Amino acid sequence: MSDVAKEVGVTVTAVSAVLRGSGNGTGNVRVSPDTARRIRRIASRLGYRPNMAARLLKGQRNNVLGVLIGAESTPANYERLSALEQEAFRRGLRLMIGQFRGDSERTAQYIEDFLGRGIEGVMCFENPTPSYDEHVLRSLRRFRGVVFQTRRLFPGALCVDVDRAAGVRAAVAHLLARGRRRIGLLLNDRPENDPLMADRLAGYEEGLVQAGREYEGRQVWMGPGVYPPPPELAAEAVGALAEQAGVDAIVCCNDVWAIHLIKAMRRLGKSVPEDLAVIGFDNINAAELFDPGLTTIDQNNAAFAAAAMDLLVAACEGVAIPVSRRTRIVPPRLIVREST
Amino acid sequence: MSDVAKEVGVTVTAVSAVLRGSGNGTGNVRVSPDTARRIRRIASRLGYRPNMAARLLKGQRNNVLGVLIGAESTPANYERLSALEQEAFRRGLRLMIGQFRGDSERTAQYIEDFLGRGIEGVMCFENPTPSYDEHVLRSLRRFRGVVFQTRRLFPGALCVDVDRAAGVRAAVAHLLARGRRRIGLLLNDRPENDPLMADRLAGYEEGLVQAGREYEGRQVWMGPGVYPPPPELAAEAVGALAEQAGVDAIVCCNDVWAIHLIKAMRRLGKSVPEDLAVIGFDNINAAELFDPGLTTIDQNNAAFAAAAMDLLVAACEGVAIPVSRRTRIVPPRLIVREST
DNA sequence: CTGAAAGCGCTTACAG
DNA sequence: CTGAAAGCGCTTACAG
Repeated sequence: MSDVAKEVGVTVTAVSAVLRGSGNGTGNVRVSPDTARRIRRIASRLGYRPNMAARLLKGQRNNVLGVLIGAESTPANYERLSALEQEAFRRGLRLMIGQFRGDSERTAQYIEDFLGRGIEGVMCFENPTPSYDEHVLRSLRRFRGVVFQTRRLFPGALCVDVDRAAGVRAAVAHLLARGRRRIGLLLNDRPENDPLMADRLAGYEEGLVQAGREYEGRQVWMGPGVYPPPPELAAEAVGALAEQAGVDAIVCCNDVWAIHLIKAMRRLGKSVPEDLAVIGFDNINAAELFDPGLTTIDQNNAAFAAAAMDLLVAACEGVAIPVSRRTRIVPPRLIVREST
Repeated sequence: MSDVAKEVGVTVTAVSAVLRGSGNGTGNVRVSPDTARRIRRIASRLGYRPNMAARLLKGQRNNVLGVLIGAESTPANYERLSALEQEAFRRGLRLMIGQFRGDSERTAQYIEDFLGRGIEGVMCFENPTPSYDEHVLRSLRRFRGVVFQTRRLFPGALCVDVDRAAGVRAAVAHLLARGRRRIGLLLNDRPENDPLMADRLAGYEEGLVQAGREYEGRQVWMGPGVYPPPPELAAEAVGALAEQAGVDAIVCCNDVWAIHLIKAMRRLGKSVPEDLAVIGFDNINAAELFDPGLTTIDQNNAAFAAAAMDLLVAACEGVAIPVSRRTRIVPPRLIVREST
């Protein structure tokens, strides 16, 4: 910077004021438009690039957010990460990534490292059944902002969640509109063990109530919480719902279950969607490749990323967020393919 | 740090020497083991955390690597990113991510930002047919190390590649071992248009030669470079290879093509693997979910990540890498499932 | 409108 | 073995 100042014939004060971009507005340093232009020209000719370390040291914002993601995370989380990066870039922010590996001491070490680098906010992409312990939670509180997905991990924490109940409601409505009358719901676990399943069950029942007398009875199959499901389990679900209860459509708790269900149907010589309509949840990459293409609920990563960034940026800037606004709910979208 | 020094009753010099970790070895600053212990204890009690910005400013290494990844990248690249992060963490390095968006000016801006943050090395996850222009390439050269995947983008550049020919050789050998005798190859494009296809063709022909007289003729179908393939194109490939040429096995250039091929077979009332064995390439997430589970070539991301990190770290440390070592070849692995 | 100077938190010769 | 001091590249009051 002093090279530029020397070349132009001014002090670093002027160069700093101009190149900070906020230009001649902040502080009481004012540079004439002409000088400003010369400074910019010389700076670019000399290939000047601001040193972030020096700026940081002077207390400037880092504009880097941390992302913590489970190492055994599903591809879905990485797609969400991609959406988050796009949103961050739009706002002039950068992302540094770290992975959880179950070992809470190493996770805490990662967090310390982020703090030492001046990172003020962190997005946690973690499974809804977290392995965070007290050590990690205490470290996390040292950031100015931490956003979780699915559910907040301590009182007052920030969170972005997808409206799973709305997704299942939309699925039920879609099936009824296609003429299905006996609609089953497949859950991976009992609702009392897994709140994510409870959300789906609620959406299912709301969907049936909204439909009035158009449907014929409630048919819910609940797995033992084993995921991914072994073939026998998928066969059992098909037996219970399609054969015994005689449903003509099944809403599944996720795409992988839906795919296993369709496989089990095929083993029985039945076809989807003719004999049974099937809907998944997640819109994983495989959903459109599968045969038949899987109708499913997309988690709307773009909306998720925007909501998460809003929260994170507000928190990092010290904006007080009222309790009622600390959990943002993102609407999912129904993607119709061939399985319904 | 000065707080710690005051508390212990020494100068920052001593504190710095101890906390730098390299401890009392470097420089000529020596601290007695006892003082060192006290410094460490007080530092942790005070919750001292080194300020990376200050260290950076004094010319210390940043230990952050950049990753540039295409925004429309396949999930496969994100799985590779995950492997790279694990490898980086093992070596005490952090990853900052950025996405290409086709707009070379914005990409160059990202690169400048990385440089300003003291990032010395960058891994480029980009499609093999790159949209880099001169502007971007010039910026990239300013890093101490840049590693590309698939092929190096300028003379002398560092690169990690997967041995595609070896993958296809292994696929051919596997099919012959299973008793298949007429093995076809499906390419998305002509080898002269796409070097990645040329590699596969070479592996196929080597595989047949190695097999001696065990096989019956060369059967290659080449697509018009349209990806992903529309159903008609998949049907055309099946017609040419399975019906006209009468092959009993097909090695596909990637998993998505393999999946479309299997769908086209099913439309004809034929079954896989009974009527035709099919092998993919990539081992995408959908491969194991598909029905039948897809036999495929895995790209071996762990080995890829290790090789990329070796190159990147060496380059950033200024180690001279002989030309013959600038491209690292990673062996792929055959994953056998139900489609063969 | 512009300049001179302090200081962010470290590391590192250099001097005891 | 330990201390005093310079300086990395910026920003920002403060003084002209």
